[in-house]
Amino acid sequence: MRSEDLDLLRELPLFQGISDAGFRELTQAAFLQRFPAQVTLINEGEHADFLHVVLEGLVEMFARDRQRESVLTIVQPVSTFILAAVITDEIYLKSARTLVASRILMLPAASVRKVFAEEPSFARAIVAELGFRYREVVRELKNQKLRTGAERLAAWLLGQSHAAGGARELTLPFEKRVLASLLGMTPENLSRAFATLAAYGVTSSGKRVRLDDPDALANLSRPSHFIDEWKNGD
Amino acid sequence: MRSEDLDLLRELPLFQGISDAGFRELTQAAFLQRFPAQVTLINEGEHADFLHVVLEGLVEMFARDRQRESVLTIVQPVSTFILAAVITDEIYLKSARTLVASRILMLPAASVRKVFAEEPSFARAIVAELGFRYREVVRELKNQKLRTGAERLAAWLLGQSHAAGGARELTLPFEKRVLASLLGMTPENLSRAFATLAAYGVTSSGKRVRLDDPDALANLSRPSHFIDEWKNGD
DNA sequence: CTTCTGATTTGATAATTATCAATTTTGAGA
DNA sequence: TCTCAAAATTGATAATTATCAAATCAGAAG
Repeated sequence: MRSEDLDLLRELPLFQGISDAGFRELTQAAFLQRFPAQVTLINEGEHADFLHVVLEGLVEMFARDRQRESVLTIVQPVSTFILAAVITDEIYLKSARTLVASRILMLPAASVRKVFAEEPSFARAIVAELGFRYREVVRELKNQKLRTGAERLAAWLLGQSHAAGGARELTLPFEKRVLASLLGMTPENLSRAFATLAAYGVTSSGKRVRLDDPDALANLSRPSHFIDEWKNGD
Repeated sequence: MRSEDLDLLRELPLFQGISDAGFRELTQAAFLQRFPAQVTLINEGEHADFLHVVLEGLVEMFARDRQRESVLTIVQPVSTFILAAVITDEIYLKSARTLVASRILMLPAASVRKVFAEEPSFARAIVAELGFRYREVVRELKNQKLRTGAERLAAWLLGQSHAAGGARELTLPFEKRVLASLLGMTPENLSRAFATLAAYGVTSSGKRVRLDDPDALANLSRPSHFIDEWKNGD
């Protein structure tokens, strides 16, 4: 494992407060793997044996129930995923699959729980992380229950634009069918939602999307501090 | 504050590991209030100043976006709510309102954060609680994204039945319009969902519901360990 | 550059869910 | 027990979303 990767890890808020000994404990039995796109890393229902960290690439977390499948979140570098399952020593509630070629660091769950039990600062960092993640899911649940498909798309586009420093031209980081599932709709529906948003200045060709009238979009979806995380700090 | 109430609190997993001093710190500035039904305790967007504990009664957590409103969870005694907002020192993402007359204990957020910073065992208990809650919301998000309305109702009824020791006769603990919103549908729709479930042995009159054919119901909604918390431990 | 598979779009239709309106029912309080 | 406002149901219709099928498009492999 390269020391730059360790540095990346060390810089995450989650790992900043740990002692060097604790950090070594966590990382000594860790291993790094490269995966091509479309590789399943985790199957929901399996016992949580590793805390995963995306160092590079893109991972989708999804769930299935009978025929249906839905993308729940997209994990970008550098961040961990399935911390809650690891720390509660439970099964995974989501499956994970690489969207593009990715470098994934895997920390043994037992080590994570050991350091968690021994180092109060790690426990506190985990609280901060879990608290934040909890709130993320609550926001997403509200997004799903309170907005229509087109509104969710509008809000998502505005969020992407915000993340890109207010850019009016975006490039979708993944396929539209993934976005559709993330937003809780079918690909056909997403296509029509884009058509609907044309009236609000949204034009798209392939993965390139232009937002010519962000105000109109905002008026449609009313981004809210209470739903859209990116609205904070404005 | 009655000492029995303190005992109730002390018995919650969240507070069990704390030192007596820490527990005193938490509870000295706490206060207990009785509220009639339909009183708003929290408005989303407000800063989280108290950790609330339902000692008696029933509280609904809900959120609004423009015209729409949706019930996100129902909090039963004895449990805390909005721990995540308190611990991250943030605004509430949900509003809270009593469904019936309730006794609510309010612990100052500052005390909670102080004891959290000082007592590793409390930090660890909070991790356990947040981890569990996080997983609850993930389950709910999956419930929403992967199931139809009628399926959600079926799964909910089976969950209630399970909680009542497998009883085939249930009494709804709150109004149907609340249940409708919790399940992510309109009251009209819930009414029709009940009609749909008649074919699966569900009969209801008022708040009384009978499940004559739980197997058929289960076949419809396929309760899953990965969505329905109550399926665990079977 | 071409080929070809899979993604996306479009069209037609069905299923699901929401809305609006009108009854009917229920349950709390007089 | 009676009254009455709110809750629940029912009916009619609209909006939203899903499904199926076909056509088009795009991007990776050769």
